[in-house]
Amino acid sequence: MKNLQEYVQEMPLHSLVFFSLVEATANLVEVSEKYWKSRGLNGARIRLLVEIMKEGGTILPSMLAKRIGVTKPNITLLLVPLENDGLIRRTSHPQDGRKTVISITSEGQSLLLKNLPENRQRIAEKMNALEEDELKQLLVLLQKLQRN
Amino acid sequence: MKNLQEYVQEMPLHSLVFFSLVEATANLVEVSEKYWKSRGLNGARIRLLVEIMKEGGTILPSMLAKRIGVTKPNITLLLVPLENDGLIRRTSHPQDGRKTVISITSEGQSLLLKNLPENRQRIAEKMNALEEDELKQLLVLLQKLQRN
DNA sequence: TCATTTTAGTTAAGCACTTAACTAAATGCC
DNA sequence: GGCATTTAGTTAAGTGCTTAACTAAAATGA
Repeated sequence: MKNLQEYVQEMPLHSLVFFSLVEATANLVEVSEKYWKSRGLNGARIRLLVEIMKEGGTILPSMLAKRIGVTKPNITLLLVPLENDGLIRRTSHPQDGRKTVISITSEGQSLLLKNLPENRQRIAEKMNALEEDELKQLLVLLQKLQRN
Repeated sequence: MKNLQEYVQEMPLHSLVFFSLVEATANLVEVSEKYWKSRGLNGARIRLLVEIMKEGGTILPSMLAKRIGVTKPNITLLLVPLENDGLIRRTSHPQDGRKTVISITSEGQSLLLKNLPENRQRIAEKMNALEEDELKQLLVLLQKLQRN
């Protein structure tokens, strides 16, 4: 290594890819979060609703934690305001007293119906520098990157 | 739209790319953050040191905020422990009394020299599912995505 | 020239997450 | 059958960021 300043300025390919990933992702996430925020909503809570919906409308908190990739305490904290807003419902599990069954309400469902398409549209617009075949290439490369 | 459950399950290409980006980036960031944490360090503080070094060893906090992409108050909060650990030094600007000149100390520089190469190595290893030409393709696509 | 606006940085309050510690219920095992 | 262990969820404390409000210094402009 010649000197530290040159070392930090001349990044190797892996690092360039790393920082590009971080930056591109941050920009897209910002678009999405701003959309939800502008509607008094919150990306993390929406992901919970989507995940409940994917499961068919009911799910356990611990499963949500795995799917979303956050900790169990955080799931509790996310569910509280969702329940207060009437978007989900908690019922205790009939067989297993430790479990709580989370179900999405019809209000939760209509919130998704009303907002998800536009949110997807905003994200898609932010990606419009890439053609469809480039998006497909990118997806393949990202999925290959994940195999590790 | 047929029904909400199918809608959330069948994601369009843009959304697939979006979520792949988020996931892949999160995994790589986790590797990097764990590395710093295992050494009692912190990715955000390291980024500050690197950015000071890129500038040649001295920089203003407001410039740091722009480069790193965080708010000014956060820069203050990041600089405090760096100064307490003797990794940076604050001096008031000789001409402009509002400004504070941040300079990296020799301790700060040796910390980077000692740890940056291994950190880069860990990140590179996490990417080893991709060949060099694939990394180059990915970089090109990410840079094109950013043009927006 | 001196009052107003802008700029630089810090302090305060709040939000979204984490880890650690806890409660309660179910399971396992002799 | 009853004690120890595991599992599910919540509560508490702490971290790292944000926005809003503040202080002080410099620049602007009638």
